[in-house]
Amino acid sequence: MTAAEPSGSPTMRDVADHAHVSPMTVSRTLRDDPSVTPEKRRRVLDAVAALGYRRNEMARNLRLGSSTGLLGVIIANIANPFYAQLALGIEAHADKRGMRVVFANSGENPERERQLVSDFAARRLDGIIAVPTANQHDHLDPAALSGTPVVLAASPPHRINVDAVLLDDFGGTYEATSMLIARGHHRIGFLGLPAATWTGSERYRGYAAALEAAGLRVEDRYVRRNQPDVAAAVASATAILDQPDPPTALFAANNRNTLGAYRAIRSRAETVALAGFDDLDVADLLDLPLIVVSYDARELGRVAAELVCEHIDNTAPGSSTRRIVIPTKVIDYQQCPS
Amino acid sequence: MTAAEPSGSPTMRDVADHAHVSPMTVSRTLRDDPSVTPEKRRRVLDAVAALGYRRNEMARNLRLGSSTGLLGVIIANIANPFYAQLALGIEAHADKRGMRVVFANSGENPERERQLVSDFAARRLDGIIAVPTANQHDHLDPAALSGTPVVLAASPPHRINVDAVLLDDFGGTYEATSMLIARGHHRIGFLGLPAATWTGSERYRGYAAALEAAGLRVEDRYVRRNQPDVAAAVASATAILDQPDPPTALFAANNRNTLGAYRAIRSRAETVALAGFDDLDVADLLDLPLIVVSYDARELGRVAAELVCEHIDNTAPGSSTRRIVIPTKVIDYQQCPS
DNA sequence: CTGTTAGCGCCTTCAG
DNA sequence: CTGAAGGCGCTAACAG
Repeated sequence: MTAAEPSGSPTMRDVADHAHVSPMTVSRTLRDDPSVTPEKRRRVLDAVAALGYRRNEMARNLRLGSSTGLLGVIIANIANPFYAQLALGIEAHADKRGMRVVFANSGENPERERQLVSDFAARRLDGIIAVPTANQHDHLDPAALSGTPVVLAASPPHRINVDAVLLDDFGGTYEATSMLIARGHHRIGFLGLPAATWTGSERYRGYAAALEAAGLRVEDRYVRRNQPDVAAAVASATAILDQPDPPTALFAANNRNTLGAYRAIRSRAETVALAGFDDLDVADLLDLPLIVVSYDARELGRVAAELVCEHIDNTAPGSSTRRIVIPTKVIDYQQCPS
Repeated sequence: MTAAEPSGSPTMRDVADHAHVSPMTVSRTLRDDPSVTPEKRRRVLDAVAALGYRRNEMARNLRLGSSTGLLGVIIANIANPFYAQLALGIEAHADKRGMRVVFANSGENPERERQLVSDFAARRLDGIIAVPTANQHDHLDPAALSGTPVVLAASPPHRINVDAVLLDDFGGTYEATSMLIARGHHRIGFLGLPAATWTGSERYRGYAAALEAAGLRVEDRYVRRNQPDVAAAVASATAILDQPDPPTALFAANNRNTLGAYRAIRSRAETVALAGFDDLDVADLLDLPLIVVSYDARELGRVAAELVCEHIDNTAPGSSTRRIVIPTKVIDYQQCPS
């Protein structure tokens, strides 16, 4: 018998030696090349089993040119249900193609996002899907990333030439706000997102447009646009409602704000109507009526993965900067009987 | 000037040519080797900038021996808040070390889990953290994975020699069930998980032990142990409560079952007490009192990442099969005033 | 201080 | 049908 196998992973050479063939025959066998004698083929497969050999895909990819079979995803926080669904959709599509997904949290930190993108490019991931945190997208330009394809999710590209999958932020917000107005609310508060973000400005636009369409005016004192977490959303909602002549309804620009607003409203005597962007999976369990702007976050992820894969395959239309919009749907959760 | 740059990523050779030095000087410069003349160093850095060069980390890792800087994580479904928190904890720790995380969903399918593990090993990921779906762990044995370190989360290893991070499934369930008993409930239903899983059997054990300690008997007709989703949990809860002489309280073995039980209870006239494993982030918003077994899923992830990294660094104690238990805490959400 | 040689693990090309 | 040579991009080890 030969000496003890090396402690590291066995290599193709080890298998070849064990099977008394050349490494090439091993390579061919592992690729199901029909031009290998059944006899040798068997010997190789036996050696593979005996040694617990596993082809080094990274080395293989190096030789084959590129393609690590890895898709990079940069999101704010995987624990946010929206991003979790997005991730699910991406993973499902990648999986169909035998690709794996590298997830990284940017924590809404632009500098960190920049580092991650750079890291992904250095690792030669086949493509990148990002939910950009800020409005500066230079670091996401494929031209600056050795040509790594990029697709943006939930935000259109700013001065770079990449595809994007978007939500109907404006339309969804407009519709939900209009519904509040139709129910007789003339003073409607707004818990928004930072104005510097696409999502933040679009949802605000939808809110403002709905008010204006009804002949109402936006009152700045009813608007707060910077609640980074649920606690801050509670505080902002409370502050808005504590004013003289307070709003009779609130629109919350995302799930965190909706939960915060809900908590704030719940602890008060007066009834305040509530609508918000992002569905909640427990929306029907709450004891206040709630209107939500719902959409298929998983589909958003699926489409983003599809687009980036088209670029990876060079199937994508040349210079096009596609923008696909995932529709939103307003759902009215009536108060359940207690 | 030289001819047009190759369309693919520029290589170290390209940079060397551009800067009129050898590839080694480029290599050294990029590694901040002090033994490079400031002059040449500058020339190299200029060329890097001009060409938009980025060192190929995969090729580098190949040459350096191993270490892809990638950590593999296999979980059932990233959209489940428990796994999302776990993922967050892992990602946070990996990130500190400059490592990236490859997430894959097993969908609770053992065959799929096996494929993913094999895929991770073939890609030479530095380590694997898995929440195993079934009780068969042979495919997770590092010995069969070219030595790739493995750490299990939420389930102890079965016949393989790896570290694990666990929850106090038994203790938490015992305590919460005992609390229901102390409140006068003598007939308590149980919505469980498949008995074949560690979590499923331990939580059942905790439930049964609490009943027995109080001189009560487990009634099989109050027990259902296979609800794969919320809808099934609603159905099982309803079935249990629709019997003659029904339970006055339910224990739900995880978040899905708790939500299902909640929905079922809510639609009935009689009051039924509810306790469940896994905290819900909206627990305090519900309009029924709820007891939950809470724990820090993020910490669980952090510790798992820590353990696997110790193996990657060869810092881990030799043959030890460590089992670290994350404590649970029972929280009593009283009914909020409507 | 810098460049040459050699090779990580694998695969394409081209002879046998 | 099989093997030998060469190289993917990078870097230790060794000359100069």
